[in-house]
Amino acid sequence: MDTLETRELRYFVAVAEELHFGRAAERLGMAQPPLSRAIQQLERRLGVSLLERNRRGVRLTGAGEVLLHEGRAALDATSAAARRTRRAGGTGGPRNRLVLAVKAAASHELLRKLLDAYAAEPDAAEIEVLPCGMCEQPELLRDGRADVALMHAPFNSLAGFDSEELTTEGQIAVLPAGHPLAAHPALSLADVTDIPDLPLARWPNHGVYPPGPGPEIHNQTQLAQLIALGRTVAIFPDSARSWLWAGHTAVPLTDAPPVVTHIAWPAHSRSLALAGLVRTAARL
Amino acid sequence: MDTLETRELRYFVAVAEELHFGRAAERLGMAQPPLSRAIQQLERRLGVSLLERNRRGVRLTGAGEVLLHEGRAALDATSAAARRTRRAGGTGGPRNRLVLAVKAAASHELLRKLLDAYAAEPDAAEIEVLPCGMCEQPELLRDGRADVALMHAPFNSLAGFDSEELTTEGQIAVLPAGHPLAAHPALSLADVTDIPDLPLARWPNHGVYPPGPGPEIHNQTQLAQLIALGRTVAIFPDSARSWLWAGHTAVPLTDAPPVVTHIAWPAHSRSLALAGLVRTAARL
DNA sequence: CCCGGTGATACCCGCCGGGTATGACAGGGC
DNA sequence: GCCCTGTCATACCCGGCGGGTATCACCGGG
Repeated sequence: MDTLETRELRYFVAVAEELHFGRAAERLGMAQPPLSRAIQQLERRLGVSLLERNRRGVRLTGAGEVLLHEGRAALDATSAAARRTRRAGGTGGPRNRLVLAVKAAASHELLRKLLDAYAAEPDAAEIEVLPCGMCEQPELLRDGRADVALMHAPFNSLAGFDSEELTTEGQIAVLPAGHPLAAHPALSLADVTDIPDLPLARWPNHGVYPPGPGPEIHNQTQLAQLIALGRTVAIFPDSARSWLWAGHTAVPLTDAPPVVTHIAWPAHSRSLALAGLVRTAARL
Repeated sequence: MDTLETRELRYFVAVAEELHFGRAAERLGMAQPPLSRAIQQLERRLGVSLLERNRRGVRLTGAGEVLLHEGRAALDATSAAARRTRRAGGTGGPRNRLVLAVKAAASHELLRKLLDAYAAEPDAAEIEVLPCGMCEQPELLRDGRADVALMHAPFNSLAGFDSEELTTEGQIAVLPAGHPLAAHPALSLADVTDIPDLPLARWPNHGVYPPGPGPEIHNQTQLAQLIALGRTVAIFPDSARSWLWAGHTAVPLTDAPPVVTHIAWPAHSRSLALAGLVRTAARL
């Protein structure tokens, strides 16, 4: 009587995200009436009203908001259990593949050193590198698609993970080579935000773009192109110098917060292979 | 085809903990055959062998160990979703009860200050204080029985939680008043471990007692009694002075690690009430 | 006033989760 | 060697419930 089934959570999360029973049912590959009934049963069993059915659509109650957040976390944990179990059972041995999530746009120098050093360890596990977007490592770790990640504070929040600090670096402004500001030996943050003819590029934050005049960036190549064309400016960690184009100029930023690269993993992990990788990383 | 039901997780965790289908079935309140079948189906769906059925009992495979850990986490997250949703729906408002887990044996000074200060806040939520054992705050936070906890590093691990540091204090040895060592102005850790006639009391650690000659402690009153009787000695944070008996003497320990009290909460929490409590605590 | 679109209700069906009875198999005691 | 015991697996049956289709109740808009 008190245990939520994952099916119920999946249903509720779908409805809470769509705020529409019909679309949610379609997304779930089922008809609308059983979905309505399932949500009603869920509300009755919890003894709580989750949705406000107004004419014209549906709204979440306070309890509904809570269940949406907590339910997503629970579903992630369940997927993680399935995925990690499958991975562990793959080839028998206790030493198994480890999935490492890294930003596709990040410098590969540190990564190469880490992989090389770890591969030299006596009984190293196989490392699968999973390239991902700018801010999705936390969700990859939570739902089990990855076991460990390289994260960059303060861009990624380390909340909920164990982590070990690896390197710290400053940040640079990447400007079109011909721009007047590119001649300066150093700049401040204030110098590069609000340049009238050079709006700061906007990265998607969990799929949604912050407001502003700058172009919306979808991938690093597109950004590099736009900078080279003199259309925008971007801020990156020092290590981004490794992929600059001929038409780019990097200028150090004096007052930008330092970027700290961490290796991070789910706090409850108990894997030997992971421990070995972390130990290796900490020695770099 | 790829989604684990919580029922399956409950079943597997029961079997993995009991390592015996019959006992697990009894614990689950069901018959043994359907349980066997459910586990077989689970293994088939995951494509992974979870248990080694030898004649005379059952053993976990590597994948089984993984599923036991990850499955427990997923079940905790699911229970947490149910409990927190129920709590949020209780009395309607978005401001709701907040459950604060504190060690029953901890000093109440800090707690009182915190509760008083928070109650004075403009729109404070109702705080329910949940007294718990020495090391169960993490599991209370994980399975949703509590929303926030006072934890004591280095005794509690803060892994997986967000936290804010509150106070730091030294540690004292609590000795029988008449004991020769009680006359010293200060002692070192080495002085109070291995006293021939006064073995150090042993606290249960997640239900299991560390080996040693000292008495096994079940609650604080019992411990106080044993110290007053001259049978044992214990180490506590400074604030424990507030509950000492007449027959006790507290002696500062010069080289014991400092005890840091934190307020900690699940990293993904988004509750306004919680934010207010943390802000209040940080100002103390 | 009717129509379109919403979620809820009514009713039916087939699957699957659970129970009971029994089997297969290996140790241990006599 | 025998049987007895304790283990997990198999065979079979049944009832509940999860899901589908058809339809209703409701309301806002042209």
